Amino acid sequence: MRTFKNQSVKILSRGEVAKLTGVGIETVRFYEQKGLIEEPERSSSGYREYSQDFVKRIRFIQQAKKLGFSLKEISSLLSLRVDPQKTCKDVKRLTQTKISDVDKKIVQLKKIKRALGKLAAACRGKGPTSECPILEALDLEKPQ
Amino acid sequence: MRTFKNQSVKILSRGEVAKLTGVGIETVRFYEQKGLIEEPERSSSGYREYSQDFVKRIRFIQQAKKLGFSLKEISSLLSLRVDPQKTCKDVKRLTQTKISDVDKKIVQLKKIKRALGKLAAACRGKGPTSECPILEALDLEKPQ
DNA sequence: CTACACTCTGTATCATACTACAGGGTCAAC
DNA sequence: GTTGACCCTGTAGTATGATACAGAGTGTAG
Repeated sequence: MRTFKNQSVKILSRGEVAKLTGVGIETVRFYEQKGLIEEPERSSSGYREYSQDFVKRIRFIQQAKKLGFSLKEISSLLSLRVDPQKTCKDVKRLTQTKISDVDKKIVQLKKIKRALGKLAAACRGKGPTSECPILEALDLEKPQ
Repeated sequence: MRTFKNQSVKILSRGEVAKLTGVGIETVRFYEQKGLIEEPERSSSGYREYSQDFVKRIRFIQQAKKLGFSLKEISSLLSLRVDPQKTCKDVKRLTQTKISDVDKKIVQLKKIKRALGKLAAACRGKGPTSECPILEALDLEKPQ
């Protein structure tokens, strides 16, 4: 344990971070190279020393990836903040755009969910005979 | 126009399908090679002849990709149907799994959306000073 | 009847996001 | 003090999802 800003901080090795986040050990270095996580402190022998914050960040990256965000987009999500280069207004505008992107994804997922629900329900009766029931179910959701 | 099952069907060329769906012309062939769309009919000279169904299917593929589904997963979504190889029960189970996957995505997106909302709201006051406000906002949503 | 846009096949190349070495150093246990 | 599990760097290779190109045929407008 080491202290930082009056809080005790457990130092993690790269292997430990990999294990805690479920990514490969090389992926941690890869994300560092790509600027998705900052360069961690180093021990006297050159070993990387990670805090728990790195774990949070990598978990977020993994989650966002599953939601269809590219590493580039994730990077821009993670760097959303008020800094001297940007006014508060800029940040709000940027954030609003991200919220709208996220909303669009939610809407599409809900459509797919409803289509899947219809597909499951269709099993009860004579069953779907269509070539591609999920597309048909989606079409009913959004005619034309 | 040509008729098929008593319905008039506009035949589309590969280029037209590409234009209508917004994908590259080579991508249409790529999806055919990968089995994501079936092999279309051919004209006497060997030209592919697509129906509007192909357009729907490719639009679905594009949408699902934006939601973080791989082509393999999309393929399995598109092939969800009652066929002689599977019982109705099997289809229901498969579909239920997909619905639960979709639900998880929706939940995660909503968390990110709320975090983004907090970030935008934080601008009003003294503004966020954190290294990574979005992660902090997410943490408040789901402590630990 | 030819110019030009389009299609065909096969294959090669590309971007993204990892994943796997090779060749070396570190460190704790025995 | 050496064994084994870890870490370091640099670089090469892989999987996925396209995207480009070469060399050929097609189709139609003028």
